[in-house]
Amino acid sequence: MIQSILELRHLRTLAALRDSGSVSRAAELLNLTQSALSHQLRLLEEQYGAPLFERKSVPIQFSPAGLRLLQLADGLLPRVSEAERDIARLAQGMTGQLRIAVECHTCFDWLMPAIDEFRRRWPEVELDIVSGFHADPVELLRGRRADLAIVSERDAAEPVHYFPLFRFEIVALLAQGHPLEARPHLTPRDFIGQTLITYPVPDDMLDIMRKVLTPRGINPTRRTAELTIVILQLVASRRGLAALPRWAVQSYLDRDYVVPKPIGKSGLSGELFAACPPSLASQPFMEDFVVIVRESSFLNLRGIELL
Amino acid sequence: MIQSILELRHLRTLAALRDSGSVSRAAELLNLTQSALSHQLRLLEEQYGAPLFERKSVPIQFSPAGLRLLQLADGLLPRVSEAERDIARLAQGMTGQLRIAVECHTCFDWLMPAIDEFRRRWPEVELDIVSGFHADPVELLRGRRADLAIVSERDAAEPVHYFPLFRFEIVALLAQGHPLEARPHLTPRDFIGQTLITYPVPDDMLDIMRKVLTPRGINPTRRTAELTIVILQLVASRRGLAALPRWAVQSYLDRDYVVPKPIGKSGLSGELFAACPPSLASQPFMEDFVVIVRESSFLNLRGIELL
DNA sequence: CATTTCTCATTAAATTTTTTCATGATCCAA
DNA sequence: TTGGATCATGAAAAAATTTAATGAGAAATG
Repeated sequence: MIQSILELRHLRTLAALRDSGSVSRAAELLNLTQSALSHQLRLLEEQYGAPLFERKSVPIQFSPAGLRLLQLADGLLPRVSEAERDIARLAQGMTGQLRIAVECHTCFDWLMPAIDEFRRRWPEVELDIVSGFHADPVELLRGRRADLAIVSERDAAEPVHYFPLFRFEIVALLAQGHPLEARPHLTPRDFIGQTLITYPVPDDMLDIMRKVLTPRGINPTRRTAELTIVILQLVASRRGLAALPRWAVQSYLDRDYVVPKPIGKSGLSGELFAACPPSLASQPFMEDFVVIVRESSFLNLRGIELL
Repeated sequence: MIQSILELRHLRTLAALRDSGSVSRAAELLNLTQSALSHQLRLLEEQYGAPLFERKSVPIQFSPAGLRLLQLADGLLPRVSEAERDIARLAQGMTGQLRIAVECHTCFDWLMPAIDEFRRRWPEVELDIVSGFHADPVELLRGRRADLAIVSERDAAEPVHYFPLFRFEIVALLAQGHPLEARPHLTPRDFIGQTLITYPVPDDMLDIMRKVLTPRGINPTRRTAELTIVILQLVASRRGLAALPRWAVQSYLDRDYVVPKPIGKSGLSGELFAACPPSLASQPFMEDFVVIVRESSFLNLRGIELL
């Protein structure tokens, strides 16, 4: 007798498949390997004796059977998370606070949608953004003035729990027709004699300085601007170079407003982590926040890689 | 990071737990061991950090968290089966027919509720009951005049697929104050010189004759009646003994209308199977029919044991 | 047009999860 | 208190899921 092998796992896979458009990306979203999903999907298709989707198209196309399961997933999964949140509340009086400290200027791009979703899911949790930018957000955690900090480096010495978020490429940005435009990528030396346009923050909060230029003793002329759009405007007007996350400027690149160049032969990558005091790390709403951030970033930002 | 371990399996367990009232019975309903469920439930309770139900009460009492999950199960499981039936229809033009042949008089007691549920789930399947009682229902299968037969014995020689349904006790029924009433159980010899009241069918369709009396050359005087209630009326009026499934007469026993006695030291048990042509055995609606019969019987008939 | 890259499938192996088996504890009723 | 029923638990077995490694095919790139 054939038992129903369908589990929520499969529905989660189908939903991720649709949201991400391909098996490999869905695997990344689910923290599994592509192979695992491939097996999972094959088993499902065997069980139902019907294909669930068309692999040879981007994004993949679902078959009628696949669509029906997807419809099921959409009906079920939100109710599952809702129930689990209810139970978390039942088990432990779930009315905490979440004060978020942000060190990185551009982070608000992806943080805001995540925060909106979080508010929807955890209405009882008091949510705040610790205003201003902080040189050492982890200090705020230790002093219990924030509950979660978005940081770009782990410090193993700190008594803090780090949730990995994602990795992304930092690209150098040049004006159209800039002398360096022909290069396949920029080397650290290419920055000598250039003006570097950055946010007004200390050097060690800028990956380009901390990881690339400072170690080699290179210290270009600096100019700062608060807003990404202003930095780009300055680059386009040939006032200098900038180095920013690719996802932060993707829409400008699409319009050829400025020209991106990899930094170093294999590119420069930045990482982001959510840091929180160990005592809060296993709070359901804290874990859920991280999940939301990862999901919404993965779906909204092009070219990032989940950690 | 704690991933949600909740799967449909767990919800099915919770629902079975409520429907059956105890962990062991739920295990039987799900074709698992009591131990498996015990582990499963412990893991769930660990995950949520809250008990799901109160074990030391019959039937078990659900905790708020348990109730919340149960509510989820009730919302989800019907939609899952519905979706799976839709997919079965999509995959294979799912408009078959199901003609049921029944050899056993009392079977209609449990068959009717199951058939009602089946009609609800598979409206396209044409459902019929092959009228009258048939000495050899498997013959009807072979001649393609029926698609499914309820039988009480497997015949390995037949080219037929048997789905086991359940096992039950056949008890002898005596009038109040009958000379044999004091006995803890009846032996085959006790039937010598008695009148045996049965349905009007051949001996080898009566378990009491086929398994107990005929092998020992005992052949009591016979009297027949079509209806269970008539048989019981005759027993109560001291016209003889009967031997019937306990579940078929439970309500009369509850009212002390007649007195039940085990047949033989360890009781006489009967079994029921659903037989169908091998070609139909893996049709989704056929499998589902068997599932429905097993579930509804288990929940409605007291003292049966699923096979 | 060759080459590289990306994506998915497939096999075998590793790992994890689930289930069973065997047994013990507890409770209830006779 | 004994027997019967129910549930818990630890260890072993079985099953499932997942990963690793690799190959095949399509699409993109030069």
